[in-house]
Amino acid sequence: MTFQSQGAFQSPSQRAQATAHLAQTMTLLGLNSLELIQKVEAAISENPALELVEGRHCPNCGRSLQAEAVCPTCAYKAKAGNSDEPIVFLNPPEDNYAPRSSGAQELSDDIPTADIQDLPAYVLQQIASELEADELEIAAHLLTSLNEDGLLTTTLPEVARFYHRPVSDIEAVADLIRHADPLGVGASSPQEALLIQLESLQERAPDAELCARAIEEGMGLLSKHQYGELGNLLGVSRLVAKEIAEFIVNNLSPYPARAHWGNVRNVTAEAPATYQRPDIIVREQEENGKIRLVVEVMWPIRGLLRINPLFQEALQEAPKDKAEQWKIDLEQATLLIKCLAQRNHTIVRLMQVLAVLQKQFIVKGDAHMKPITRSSLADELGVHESTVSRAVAGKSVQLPSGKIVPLAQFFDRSLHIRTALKKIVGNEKKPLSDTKLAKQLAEQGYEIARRTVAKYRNMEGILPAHMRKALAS
DNA sequence: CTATGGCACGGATT
DNA sequence: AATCCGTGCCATAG
Repeated sequence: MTFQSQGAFQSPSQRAQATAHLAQTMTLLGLNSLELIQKVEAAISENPALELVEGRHCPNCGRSLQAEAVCPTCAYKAKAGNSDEPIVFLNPPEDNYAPRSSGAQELSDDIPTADIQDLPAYVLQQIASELEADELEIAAHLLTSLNEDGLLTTTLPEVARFYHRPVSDIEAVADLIRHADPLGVGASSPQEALLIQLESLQERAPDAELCARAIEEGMGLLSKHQYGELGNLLGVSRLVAKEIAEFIVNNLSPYPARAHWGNVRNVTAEAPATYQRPDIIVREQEENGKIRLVVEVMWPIRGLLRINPLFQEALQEAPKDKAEQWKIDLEQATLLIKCLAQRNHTIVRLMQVLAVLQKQFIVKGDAHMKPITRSSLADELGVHESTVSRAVAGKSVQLPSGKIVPLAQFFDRSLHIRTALKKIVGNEKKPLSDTKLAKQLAEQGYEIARRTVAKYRNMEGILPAHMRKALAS
């Protein structure tokens, strides 16, 4: 923030603008790409001063790029740099994923689209026998309006109107679909999908009632792993909340299509599905023997967002009654664009440093996680720690392995120990008690209390020693 | 008596 | 200022 240093020189309106800038940058920073898309789309439709045109943003700094010109300030940076340094860039809009329902586009190489297209047929086949001819048509209609996540893109009343039939008829069909495999397809929201899946797992759930409430009321907290808050909301302890959240995350999938067709990888492994699409993608790239990381930060805007020059012209001869409002619009538009640029800049720089620090973790896996704190990263970047907090909050990263994890996990202080713990338990001959586990860990350099071993064990879903014994025999 | 889970405290982190 | 996390102490189960 270059402008705030000479506050004394600013006029009140400039000062007001500066604080507005700050405030908006902060909120934008805290948004993930999905939320940002919504925010920007809303701004475009509400603010006549903004326009979206063909064009690109500089993949490095996010600034507007006219035509095919290369950003003069930072183009060389993207090319140069030694091979140890990761390449970080904003991904070009045309590679970006479509916002929601507009045309199923391939989200990532890991998820085969061919299979997704088969999904409707697969489901229809299961339920066909239970349907009348006219219901079949409805089912087909519903199934073809699924998005790549397996969620419905239309609403039931809409379909009902289309066929001139009562909503309850449509509902009956939808219900069949939702209870077919994969469980929850055709739900109209992630929450609904989760609830349907929960229903069938009731006996296994620690507390079905609480799970349901967590899904209904605490979805946001759930995906952000804010167990404490979730606990408050549900009126239970943090630990119980965590247990609930973990059960949900481990056993249910908010995107039914993907649970089934997509990331089948390690469903049982830690942190399986995050509840968002990745905001950042990290890939590996071979470069004369060395592995170089390529970090792709999602840029939510398709095309170039800029001030509409026509609007600016019109402002000159604006009618008296409109002039004031138009001026405000223009200011806000400029502000938004500036703030967006700053948001990107911050995130790109953040990832640059983070990718270097956690390279081992990214490439080799959980065991090589370094415990980094947000504040240490903050002063490395020269920003306030709350800035880092905001930048990290609510965002998710797709690792080279294809796993999607919350960005916050890069700051997990105990993941490496937990991984070591899992390894010990995995190799143990006889079930070891927590005390013994603590000793083993100490030998590996991880000095933690026996009580803490128990907690980690819990976090990883490892049963206590005596129960493991029962299981072994 | 040993192994664990619950609760709560204090220091660190955000 | 609010929240998270590791730990110690105590109760309970086996």
